[in-house]
Amino acid sequence: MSENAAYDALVAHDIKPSVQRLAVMEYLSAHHTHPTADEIYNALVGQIPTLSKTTVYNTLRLFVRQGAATMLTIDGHNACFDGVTAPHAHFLCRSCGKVFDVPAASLLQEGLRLLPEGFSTECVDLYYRGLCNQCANN
Amino acid sequence: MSENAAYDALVAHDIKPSVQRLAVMEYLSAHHTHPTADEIYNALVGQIPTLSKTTVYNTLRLFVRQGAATMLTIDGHNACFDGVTAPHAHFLCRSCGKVFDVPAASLLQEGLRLLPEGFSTECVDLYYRGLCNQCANN
DNA sequence: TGCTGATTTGAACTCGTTACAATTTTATTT
DNA sequence: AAATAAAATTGTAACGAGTTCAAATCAGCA
Repeated sequence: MSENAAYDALVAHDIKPSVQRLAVMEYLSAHHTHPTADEIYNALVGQIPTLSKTTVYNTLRLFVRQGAATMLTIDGHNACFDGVTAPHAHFLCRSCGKVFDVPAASLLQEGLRLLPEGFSTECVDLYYRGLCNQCANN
Repeated sequence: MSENAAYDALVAHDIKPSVQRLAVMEYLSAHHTHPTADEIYNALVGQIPTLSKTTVYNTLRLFVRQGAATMLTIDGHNACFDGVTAPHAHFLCRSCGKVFDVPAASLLQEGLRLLPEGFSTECVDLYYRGLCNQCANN
């Protein structure tokens, strides 16, 4: 058993590890802030000076395709990414812009029964938008 | 009582009617296909030759701000719009690209109870992605 | 060491969307 | 009805997230 959770996550999803891919996965594992590709790039370019923004985009696309990460379109302007692939919902605060996790596994499970006959669902996203508890009090 | 549902929808949401705004609202009322701004422009420029794409974008933004329409970020690449403001979910087929309505009013209502204390929600979006019944059978 | 394929890189590019100033239309006042 | 003010529309230019692509680099292996 490896001591590196990020390494394990890559291998578990049939992704050949590399310095860049490990760095991106480690960032997603350590920061549950739903970062954008740009935020990830800016966070990692310090430790990997040759890092290219294209690599970050390619890596994230690969992660999503392999099921190692999730892409959120809650923002509408920037895609952001989540390393937690267990089902849960998200809340976007329109004031501070932060994305929060919301436990909703059972609700998402229920929702699958509402689909018309013959529709096969591959992913479900539940997005809330409004004001978070910090921004609501000011 | 007016005979024009689009006109009524605008007035009901404090939107001053104009030729362009009426045309956009009429299109949304007549076509529940969740069109993009570009699709709406292309559909209307025939009957309003001077129509500007900027006007379509401005109009849709106004509609959303006033609650007369909803913007969907289900695609991640193109925003699309829905003239039906009653709560329901959406299904995006990754093969044909169509967006389908899914009845989920009660589920969305339930979901509001899952939010942490102090969070105030202004809108909830439930997005399914997968294969529609047409595309699944081929 | 040399070869082959996968990965990374950066520059150029695409395209949805917005900013902005000018023009046109609509409403209001005299 | 003419003049004035306010609002809406238009087109161009610009922005920026994300992608394409060819060249360079790296990893695995004979």
